[in-house]
Amino acid sequence: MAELRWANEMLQQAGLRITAPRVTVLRVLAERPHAAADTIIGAVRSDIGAVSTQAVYNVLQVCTDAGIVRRIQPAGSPARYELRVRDNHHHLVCRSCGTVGDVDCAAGEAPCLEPSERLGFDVDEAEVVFWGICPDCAPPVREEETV
Amino acid sequence: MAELRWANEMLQQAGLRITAPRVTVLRVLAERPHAAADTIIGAVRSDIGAVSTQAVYNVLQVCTDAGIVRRIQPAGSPARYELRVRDNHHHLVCRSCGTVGDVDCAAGEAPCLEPSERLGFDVDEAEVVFWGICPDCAPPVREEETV
DNA sequence: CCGAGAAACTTGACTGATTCCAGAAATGGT
DNA sequence: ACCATTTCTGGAATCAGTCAAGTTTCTCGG
Repeated sequence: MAELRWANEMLQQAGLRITAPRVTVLRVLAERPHAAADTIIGAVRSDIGAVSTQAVYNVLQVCTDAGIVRRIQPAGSPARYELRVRDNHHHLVCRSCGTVGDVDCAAGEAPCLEPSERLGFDVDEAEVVFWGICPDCAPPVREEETV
Repeated sequence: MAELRWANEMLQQAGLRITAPRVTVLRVLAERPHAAADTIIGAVRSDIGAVSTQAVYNVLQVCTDAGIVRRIQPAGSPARYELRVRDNHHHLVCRSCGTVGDVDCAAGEAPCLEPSERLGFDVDEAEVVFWGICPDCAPPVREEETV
């Protein structure tokens, strides 16, 4: 079970207490990147039994604040969470089903882009969301018809 | 009043019926770009009297669908609406007060950026949000909570 | 080993933003 | 002006998430 201890270490290094809900949330996120709170709650419950909804929201909140979890909120979908947090990568979101995919940031460090005008803002991050249709939602075209 | 008729024309060209709520919502948006539904409802009411909340939401919905209004939904803030819709420009959002500013897209046509990997998605838009602190919320000023 | 204080969890009410619904009113083509 | 269609009204309902109060659990000094 030593290989399952990474979650404990993540929490420890972030200065957070190690508790069953926390460890489980992190493990769930490792398995299902971009899961919504809803999904996470379900997975945590089927993993360790009863856990309050609030507890999971608390865990997500403290982990996000501690910088070990990243929250993404694509328009029209509930918040999603992921563990990839160091690299400032971006996301592909399906307009039809909401599926989220990761794309590496082409430009390296944050903010990876510069606004053309700054309007006096002190910009620290450029968040990029690529909108499109995922392979599963693609219109049913026959393979022969490759226009 | 001929110069106030642009709203009617916009609706007409979009194939939408001309009604007081619609015309007023468009005028409000012209004056206050990036307004939230809340703000729009207030402004419409002080303009033409009683209008149901639902009516405004309907107007925003049909206009967005018709492509004459654009909806933006920065994380942690209610949806905002704007009339700039042809050019695919981007936004600056203040982490503190939520103020939104426009920035022209440096790269021209949509999608102005290309994801480094496509994962099979058919990408049609790259949405960029620059996060930062606006001049009004900049540090040197004393922290007078207005959240 | 014990107890105090802090941190985390549970429960349940509550909020804000938005949508759904059914009926009444307004719009625009003939 | 008439009528079918579209839009607006009012109110209930939903969804995602937050708040607050009370209880349990952990951690650490004595």
